[in-house]
Amino acid sequence: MAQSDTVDRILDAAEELFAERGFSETSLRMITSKANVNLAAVNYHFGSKNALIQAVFARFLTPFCQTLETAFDDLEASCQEAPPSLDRTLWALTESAVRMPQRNEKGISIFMRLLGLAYTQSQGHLRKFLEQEYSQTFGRFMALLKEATPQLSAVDRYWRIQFMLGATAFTMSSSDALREILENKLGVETSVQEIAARLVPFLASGLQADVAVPTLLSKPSVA
Amino acid sequence: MAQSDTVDRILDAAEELFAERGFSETSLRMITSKANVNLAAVNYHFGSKNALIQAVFARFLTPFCQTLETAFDDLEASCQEAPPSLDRTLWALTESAVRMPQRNEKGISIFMRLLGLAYTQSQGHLRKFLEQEYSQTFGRFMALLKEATPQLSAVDRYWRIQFMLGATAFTMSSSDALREILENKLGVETSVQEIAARLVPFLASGLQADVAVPTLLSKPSVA
DNA sequence: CTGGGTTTCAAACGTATGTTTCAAACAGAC
DNA sequence: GTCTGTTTGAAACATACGTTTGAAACCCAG
Repeated sequence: MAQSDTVDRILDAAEELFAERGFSETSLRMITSKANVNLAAVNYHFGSKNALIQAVFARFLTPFCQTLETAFDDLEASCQEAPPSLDRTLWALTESAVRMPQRNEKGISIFMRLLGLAYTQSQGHLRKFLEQEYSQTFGRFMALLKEATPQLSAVDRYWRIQFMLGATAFTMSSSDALREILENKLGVETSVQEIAARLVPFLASGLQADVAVPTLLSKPSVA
Repeated sequence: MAQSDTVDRILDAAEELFAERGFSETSLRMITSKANVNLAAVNYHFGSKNALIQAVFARFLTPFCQTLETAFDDLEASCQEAPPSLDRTLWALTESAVRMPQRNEKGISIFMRLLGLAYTQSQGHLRKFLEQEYSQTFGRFMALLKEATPQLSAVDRYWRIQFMLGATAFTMSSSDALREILENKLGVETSVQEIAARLVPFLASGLQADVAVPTLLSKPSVA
């Protein structure tokens, strides 16, 4: 009980605080006092704050990537020869995220927000860690997107994938706040699954939009 | 020369460092040594680090919002009665950003990255400051979007605007890193203007996508 | 029991941060 | 030139951080 309990409590507290406040803005003392463990426990069990950050990501990203690989296997098996459609590829991703076993009701929200932070905050060690641990699954997803959008140039596809990641990470990372605003303003309640259901057609449509005309900086003509 | 020189040098250095590293990761000592001014000058001229952050934003956001208001005036004047189209509304925004007088070649890039950081990093004081200073212009933009997409329900529009904000803020906040990755991978260089030119059709297409079918959580049928 | 490896704990360490202090340098008006 | 308010400068302040230490507490095989 002893060891695993302390380690998990640290990971739980760190995960939530990182998602709320970012990495640099979260001190080890905040984490350990929220987790009700001694300050030295982090360095004892993880070695350093950076190693703790990586451990937080590994705990949810490793099972997620396994789920995702399975979903991609099913996807490719279900449509022999022909490449999977864009819609079905995106759905495989969102379903894998939504269906992940959650530690609490905030699970999916924290999950998304952490992914967004990994991109946004320029933590060199984190980027290196994620790249060497999970680049395979990410590359597979990119390859599926490539097959599903053969009409796009590599550069167009690259940027549009970044736009998709941005819309997803940003929305999901603050989905609690956004849901609350919407309920206050329009009296409508929305589940994370419904947000995902609204997000997918938005992303698919954006990814497949006609590419812009080459006059990149001129206003569209008035008429 | 004395006062204004010191103030501007601090603002220049702070702007660049904030854009590169974020707010918490940039110390006053980094700023003052880059600006070649005494450490105490920041607190003397601005009062605090938070006030400096707000001053950095005010310096570029105030003229930008004036430019934007003018662009919206022109837009509404050029199409009497009928509401401006979505494309033209989005272009008015991006053009105002791109056409801003730049202090150097990195100007627009820094501008975008700072806006992204304002969203991403949870600086309570900044959000409050931006809201009470610039909410009017922002609200006008939202109203234009509403008129340009009458076919959307209020709820659909609400979420899709969040998706647009997310894609924009996220991409812009890490645009330098993304550009670098793309150059290493495909050997292509991209200007911020080109990113914006790619982003607009993506956003417009996503915002106008058909709304999803009500079977929100079921996989699309295989056939 | 007892002994040895593991885990916890309070305390301290060294460093970096934002901020303050107060004397010196400077500016322009008289 | 002298005085007054403003700006700079070097130094120190208090605080918070990540990390380390060494002794106590704990656990469990022998």
